[in-house]
Amino acid sequence: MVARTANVSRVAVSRAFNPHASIKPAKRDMILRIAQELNYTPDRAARSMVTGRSHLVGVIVPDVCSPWESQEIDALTTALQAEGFATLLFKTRTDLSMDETLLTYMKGYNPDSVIAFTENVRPQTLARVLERAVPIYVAYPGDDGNDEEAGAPLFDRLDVIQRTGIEQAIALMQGYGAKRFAFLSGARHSLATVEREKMVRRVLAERGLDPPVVMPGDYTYDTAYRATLNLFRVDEGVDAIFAANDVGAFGVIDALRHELGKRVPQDVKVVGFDDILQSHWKSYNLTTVKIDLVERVQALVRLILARLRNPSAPSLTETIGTRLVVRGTVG
Amino acid sequence: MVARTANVSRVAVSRAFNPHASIKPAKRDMILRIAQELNYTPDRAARSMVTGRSHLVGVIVPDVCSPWESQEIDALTTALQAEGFATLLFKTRTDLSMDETLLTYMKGYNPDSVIAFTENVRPQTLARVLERAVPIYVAYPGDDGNDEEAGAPLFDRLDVIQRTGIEQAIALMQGYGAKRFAFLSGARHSLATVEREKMVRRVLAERGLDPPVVMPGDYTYDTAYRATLNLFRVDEGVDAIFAANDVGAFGVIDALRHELGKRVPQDVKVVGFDDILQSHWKSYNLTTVKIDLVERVQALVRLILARLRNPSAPSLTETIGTRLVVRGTVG
DNA sequence: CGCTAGAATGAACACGCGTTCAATTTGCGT
DNA sequence: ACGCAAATTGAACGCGTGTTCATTCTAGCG
Repeated sequence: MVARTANVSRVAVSRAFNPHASIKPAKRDMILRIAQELNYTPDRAARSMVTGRSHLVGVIVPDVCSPWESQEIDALTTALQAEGFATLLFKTRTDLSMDETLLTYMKGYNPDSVIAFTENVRPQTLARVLERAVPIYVAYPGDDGNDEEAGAPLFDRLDVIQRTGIEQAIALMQGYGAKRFAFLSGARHSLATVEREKMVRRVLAERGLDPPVVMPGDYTYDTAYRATLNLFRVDEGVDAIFAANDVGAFGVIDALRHELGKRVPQDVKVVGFDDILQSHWKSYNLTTVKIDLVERVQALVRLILARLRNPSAPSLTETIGTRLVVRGTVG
Repeated sequence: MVARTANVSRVAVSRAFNPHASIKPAKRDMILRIAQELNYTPDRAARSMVTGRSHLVGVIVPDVCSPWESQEIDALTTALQAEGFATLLFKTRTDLSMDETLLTYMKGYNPDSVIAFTENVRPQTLARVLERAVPIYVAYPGDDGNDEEAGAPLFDRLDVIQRTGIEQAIALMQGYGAKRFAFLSGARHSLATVEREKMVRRVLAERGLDPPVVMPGDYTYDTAYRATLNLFRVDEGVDAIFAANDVGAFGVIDALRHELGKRVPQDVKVVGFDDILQSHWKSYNLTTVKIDLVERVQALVRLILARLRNPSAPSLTETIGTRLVVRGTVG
């Protein structure tokens, strides 16, 4: 290390960079100044070997392009950076098969925590492969996380209460005269879409409406577009479509307007889910169920930090809500 | 290390995981099998200390939410992952002030290379702060990189030939009768927008057309929307708008259609830049100058790998082109 | 001035790995 | 069976840190 050649001992440099260490203030200042002149920074790799903390958070995503995910990554990176962590980004294979290969690969980097935004990896797998890292589970009430077998370990959870926003959306559409509902689903095994469909079904029943026609989707625009064409080829009576995400809602709207000749609030009402930045663009102006991204990400980071601070604490649960943002695609 | 307790010596394990090391095949297989059973993976931090390679590539981005950038990150992460590198993601401050603080912070992680997608950091700064990492410079012909001072070091460059696509776009618009052009700029000091404006100006002149009215933008939808309203409040005669990026073009189109009552191909023609995934959405169906993302990212990765393989090789330059993708916003 | 508690210091160690180098084993030709 | 080169093996070392632990310095009080 160069700082020592310029001045004094070696562990002094270590202490100068660690706030809790005891060192004479004048000495610390001197060392830090010289370190800056020499463009010296403590090596995090070496540091992580002895502290057991890499200050790395692994983030697994199937598709960074998707607006919702990219916005989540953006918020997450900002929040983590503010806490002194760096984001280690990994992509799953496009077929969403979240095999253990990637986890094993990631393990080598020793991330302190891992957030998997792909919803088809069980937290147990995460915990087994990356034993040192802190796994977080993004869940939805009613979903038991598939781990209710006796004695299964519990994980920190982030619960998303979807009911509120869905109720508001259906009430609004019904208020404007909607009678026959369709639901555009998301990726097949996605926890979020399963829960959303279940909830939509329940709320419709409670209000005396028929169960929804289910349109198979995968969160993408193109699939949503085609699913809408298919739907109206068979069934002309649907007058309200609830999409599992905003991008899907865009596909629905464009198919209705530009290919089926339907007017969107008047002939068919459309509601999305997420409230991405694009949803307020005038061409769509989408009414949608909002999940507050900043709130969600802050809760995630809070969970991670708490667990890192006290690895043996009892498992925690954070909860965030949803609410309807009213724009122009309902009435 | 656990693999040794199960069987034999220790450096054998190291060799088992390093393809080039000489070890009896049977022994290697046995060790790898046992390692897998014990869920063992070589520690990259420890490995990087001795090899000097962290297999980390730092990526600096001002805004992950932007479709173009998120798509670039997506492609880059995929390409890097295939080569055994992981993406270390950092966000600059929103004011785009790319201070050295972030670089110093990043230095601690010892990335093997750094790609700064913010266009207001000079490669010299990158090289000075992160001495070990390989800096890459994304440039545009005609731009000299501000480093032509005598004896300045040269960096690996990725040149983007913008002229071809711009010529095609302007020719097409002129062919459909466009006479008065406007140019929606991107972020103020962005190298890309400066070069695009210069080129648009030149091509217009060559074709005997007036210089463009410049609309101040910052790559965002909202600013583009307002800039369009401002433009037509002052000047009703513009019949063709060239936007510095696709998202800006969306803002222009929506302002024209939904607030100014203009029809888009007929009254005003619009062309964008980038060809992001959203550009084929039916509501916009944007004619745009495409930069092939996969091609661009592969060139970047090629530069990084070449430089890493031979740090003292003469500086390299890769070149990629642009071309017009014709859709529905011109004629 | 003398004593003591607390703060500041430095030497030694461990973290998990790749690498060098000398020692040992294997393989092949006679 | 013998010899020699090539392939394989293992002990020791260093990468750059944070952390004991024993030692020295400082300051405060009587």
